[in-house]
Amino acid sequence: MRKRDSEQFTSDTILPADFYCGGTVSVARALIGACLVYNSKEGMTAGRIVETEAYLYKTDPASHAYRGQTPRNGAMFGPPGHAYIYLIYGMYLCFNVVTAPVGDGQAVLIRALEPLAGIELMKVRRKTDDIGRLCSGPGKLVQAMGIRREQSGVSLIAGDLTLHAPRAYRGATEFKIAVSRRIGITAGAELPLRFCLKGSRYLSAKE
DNA sequence: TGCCTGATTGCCT
DNA sequence: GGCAATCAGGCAA
Repeated sequence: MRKRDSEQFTSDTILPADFYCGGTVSVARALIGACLVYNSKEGMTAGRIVETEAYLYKTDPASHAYRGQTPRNGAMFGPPGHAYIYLIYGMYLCFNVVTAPVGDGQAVLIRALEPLAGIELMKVRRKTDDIGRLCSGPGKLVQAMGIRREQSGVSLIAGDLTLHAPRAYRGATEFKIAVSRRIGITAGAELPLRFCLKGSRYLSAKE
């Protein structure tokens, strides 16, 4: 193995606020390969982002922001680089990153991770030993990372939940990305707003 | 392997 | 009152 898990991610690899201001679709694409890290009380977990979806505002009927700001989606209108977390189907949480100025309401849904660190803890939280099923879906990765609903609105730049710049993958720093339609929606389903790390075995569905 | 269904809760119409 | 950016398990083939 490498260093201790906790030494692999440092404050100088954290993606800066500027990163989230480059346009939602671009950010969704650029987040492929980035690493989500959470230092929880139970321990540290981390995963490489292998699947994202962009959710826009006025032009996008699938977006929670489409009908304006409400108590539920309030965090989606917060500052870029902050978390937007919501309950779906009464039992699962989905984790998003805000990618537009305050009041705009755009975000990127993180749909799948490749587990990198804290895998034993993920197994316990997910109640499975199958690494391919630890983080291969938006509800699953929230469970595996131990992310809680109260974290909606927190900064991902300073805090115990952070996003880090893409690192080398099998010796390469470039990522081949597959683009497709978003999953689990009906309105706006035809738009090519889903991004996957090509060839990854940790996706929520095939490319 | 793949389709189908139940679980479960807050928020919007 | 209905439904939602989901998931696991059951059953058929």
